[in-house]
Amino acid sequence: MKRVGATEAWTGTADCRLCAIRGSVLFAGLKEDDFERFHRPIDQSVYGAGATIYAMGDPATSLFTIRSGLVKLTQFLPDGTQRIVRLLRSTDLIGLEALIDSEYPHTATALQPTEICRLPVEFVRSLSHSNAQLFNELMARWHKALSNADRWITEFSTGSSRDRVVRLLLWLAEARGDERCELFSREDLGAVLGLTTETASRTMAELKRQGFISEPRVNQFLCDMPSLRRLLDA
Amino acid sequence: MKRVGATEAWTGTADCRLCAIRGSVLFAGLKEDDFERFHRPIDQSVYGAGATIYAMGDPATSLFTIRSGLVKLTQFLPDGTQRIVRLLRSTDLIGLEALIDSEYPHTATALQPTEICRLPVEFVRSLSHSNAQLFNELMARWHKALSNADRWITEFSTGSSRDRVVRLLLWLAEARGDERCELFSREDLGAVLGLTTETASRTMAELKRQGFISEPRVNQFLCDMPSLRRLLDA
DNA sequence: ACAGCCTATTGCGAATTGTCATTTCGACCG
DNA sequence: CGGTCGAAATGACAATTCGCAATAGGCTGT
Repeated sequence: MKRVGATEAWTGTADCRLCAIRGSVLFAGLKEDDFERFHRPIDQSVYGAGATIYAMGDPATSLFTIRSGLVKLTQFLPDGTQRIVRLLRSTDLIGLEALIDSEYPHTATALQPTEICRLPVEFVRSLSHSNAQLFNELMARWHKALSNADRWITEFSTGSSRDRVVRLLLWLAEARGDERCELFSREDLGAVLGLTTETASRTMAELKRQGFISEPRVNQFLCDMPSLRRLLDA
Repeated sequence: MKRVGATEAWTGTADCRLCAIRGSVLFAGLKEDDFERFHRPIDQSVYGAGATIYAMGDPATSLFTIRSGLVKLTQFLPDGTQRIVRLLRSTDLIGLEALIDSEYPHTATALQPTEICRLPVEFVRSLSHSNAQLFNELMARWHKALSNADRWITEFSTGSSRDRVVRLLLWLAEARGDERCELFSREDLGAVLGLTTETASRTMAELKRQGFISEPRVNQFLCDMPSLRRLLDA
């Protein structure tokens, strides 16, 4: 478990009106005078790889927008086994559950250096009552989270280890838009797919040997997308 | 695949104001004059075991409230494998996705005779804009669906076949409030847990032999809850 | 009662995955 | 440059699960 750089640092406050990714963010639909209603500015922070953004059971006080980086949400079973139930990156929203629950149901951990904006739950709640567009945006976020979860079940928790790995690689590459894959440890890979670390490692090594993927830099992979896709049919 | 009784029958229109389960249903928060705004009454239907309520890819025109019975939502992969991603029963809402998507992302099938109310998506959409309580209720429904999906991943898609079966039995019994389990075919059991039909069958048979469960009636099980729970620790 | 049909159960060998230990590799540090 | 540390890869063996086929059991209709 990597601990180096597992840090959090507050990096100032944000003026949402000037946000570089404003167009794709939860507050996309807000207008000038909506922003006027913020009594306090929005906090921004950077988390190092391995840092915990919030832990399962913590009082759920905020939602978070990911500006850059990669975050995992992990859930634990009583017997100690854990499973990564979501992977989130730029423009994604985490902690939606704070709108309903009083405690976070997952642990959120940065997998790469990650920039985040903190949105106090009361901000979002009160704005959503008065602003129909934010309301719709929220609904769309719930929907997206849910269809991702469904995908997690059918694609990442079903079939042979090789199929699962391949589906995840394709998903990561497609989400980026090219054939590259920012990846993480074999341990996390296993926790996403419901496999042991060793099986994850063996499967990746095997795919490398067969030439379906290469690893130009550590934990960055190049995928032969068409061939990988063909693997899933056979 | 059982086809007998795979029927649908319209059974009339409902007056929501007189609904027996109104207190726990999506429209719980509506007031008298909200109901006035319904230009058309709500349709009610009964589906026989095996009947399809909607299919993946169908135009998403309605949400459905389950009055009684049991419904599975199935998702398919390109290669033909399928996975049950949700099990729903009385007072649950299905087809929430219709509020966002133009097509249903799952196939909904009745596992038992099931009574359903059909709520046209436009009804719900327009009411939700004017009624804050309905809005909150919708949000709560999204939340519930999502936390169920998370549970599906960590409890029903992780660990040995025996652990998965036991967790599902406990979940079904706890949801009912006693130690009884209305169950379904071994094939569906496997599709919920990501196991083959044979493995599901073997595991159930083994639990029966060991005395953890008994089957007084077909597909109805009695669970020795404390012992089952103990199995999960070991 | 009997035939027909569907589902559950079981046996068995093959394939996959898990488990534990060891080795290799790469990054970092003194 | 050698030493150290953690992650990845691999070997060996055990346990689990799959896949296919055969059998048993239950329900329906005649």
